[in-house]
Amino acid sequence: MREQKLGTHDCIQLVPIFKQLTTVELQQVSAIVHEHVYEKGDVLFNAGDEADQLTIIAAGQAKVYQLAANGREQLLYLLQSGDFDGEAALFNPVIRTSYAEALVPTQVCSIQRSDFQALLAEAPQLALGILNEFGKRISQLEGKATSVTTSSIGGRLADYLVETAASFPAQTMFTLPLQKKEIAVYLGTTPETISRKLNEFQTAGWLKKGRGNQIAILDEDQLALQD
Amino acid sequence: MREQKLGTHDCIQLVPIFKQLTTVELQQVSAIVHEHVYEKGDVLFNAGDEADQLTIIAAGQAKVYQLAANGREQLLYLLQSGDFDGEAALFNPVIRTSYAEALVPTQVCSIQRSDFQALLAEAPQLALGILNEFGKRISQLEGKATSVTTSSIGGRLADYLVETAASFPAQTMFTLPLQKKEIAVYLGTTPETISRKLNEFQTAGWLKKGRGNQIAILDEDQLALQD
DNA sequence: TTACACACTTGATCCAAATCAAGTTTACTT
DNA sequence: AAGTAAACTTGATTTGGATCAAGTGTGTAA
Repeated sequence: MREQKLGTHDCIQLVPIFKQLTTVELQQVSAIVHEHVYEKGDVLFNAGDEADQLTIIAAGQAKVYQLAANGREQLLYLLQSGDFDGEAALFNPVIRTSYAEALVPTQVCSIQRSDFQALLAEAPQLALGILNEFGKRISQLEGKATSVTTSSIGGRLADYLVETAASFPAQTMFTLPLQKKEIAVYLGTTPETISRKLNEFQTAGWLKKGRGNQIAILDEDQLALQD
Repeated sequence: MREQKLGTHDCIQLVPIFKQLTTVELQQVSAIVHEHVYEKGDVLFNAGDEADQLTIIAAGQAKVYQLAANGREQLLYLLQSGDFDGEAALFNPVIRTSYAEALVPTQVCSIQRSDFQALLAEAPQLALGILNEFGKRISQLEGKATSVTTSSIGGRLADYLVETAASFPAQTMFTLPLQKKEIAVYLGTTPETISRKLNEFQTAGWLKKGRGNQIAILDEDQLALQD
């Protein structure tokens, strides 16, 4: 379950780049992890900051926004337990172009670049697993860039719903983790359009809306087919 | 200059992930490079293939397309001398979701995964430079995903023009390296729209169109401001 | 140089989604 | 439980760009 609190070890193992560590390596990494708790609304990091650490969400939720040149902002990720951000910072200093804010009280584990580099010098085989994971992330982002220019809003919303629903039992009602306004920003559209599309999907019998921000996916296959 | 033919050493050094190699390391990498020449229209690799090598363009040009679920295709990159693709394949087997085609006779250098892995085992410090480069690529892609959902077509075209013009002297006429149709696909729009937007920009006095596919940027700052 | 195919342009129309403008619900505060 | 502010929905209108349909260039090959 994504809601529960994670220990340092669990925390590290959830980060894909650390998934394949041996017990010994895991110990080594644990030794350089710091923990910190943020309150709701706290800023984990700001655009313009120099990033010098990897941040792992141990418990809670945080939103990561990217600022576009024209001042508009784009929700990049919704981070939950086990998600992480800033892994690029472990390898070289980068200036952040995004900022993150805690949605609820949130506990994070973090690893400083300097500590990590020292560790890497001692245990170079660590790097291989990380390289693997980076490769995957790149493919994923290429896919996203493609879908944004080739799919309609309806299609992207359908994808988002199916993806989000994946962490809940099939066919059951669940609460969307984001408000309509935020889903809208994430998908590059408006709350009104989200509202209308959800109605269309409900009329088509593909999902059912409940009170609050709850929905149940009834026909995942049809949704996924949405172009 | 991007048009000239590159030797094996030059070729490798142009790949960002190999930029910081020492002379000795460079020798090591050179030893595992293969060369190959493709004719215009030849396919360098196909969607569905299992990628098992890094491909570097030594001379020529190739287009890389991504196929979307609905059958539409999206031009991902235009590769020129020194550009490369498939670096993820060096770390683990991936099934390609894109395909690449030579635009003109094109010479490539390639490195097989197995060879590279063997080398990495011998010289683990190689991995650090690569990790760096991956981090940069990820930021770049995140930026692209953002711009696509937050900017208008006009803005994206303006960005594309400014970026493309950067490799030519300021204010001079140059030939666009892609046809309108291809620029259109790349930006997720249509040739008609590209045509109209270029006219708008010309009327605004920001650029000047010449015969063929030539243009000259007159006011880069205004173009860059386009939302 | 003429012919032909292809790229490009221009105009007319159409459509998905944004925007604008009220309502209505929901959830939070006291 | 009432009051309030925010989130959401619904409707009317507008609009950026796609699509469709002719044209007009442009480069190439005989």
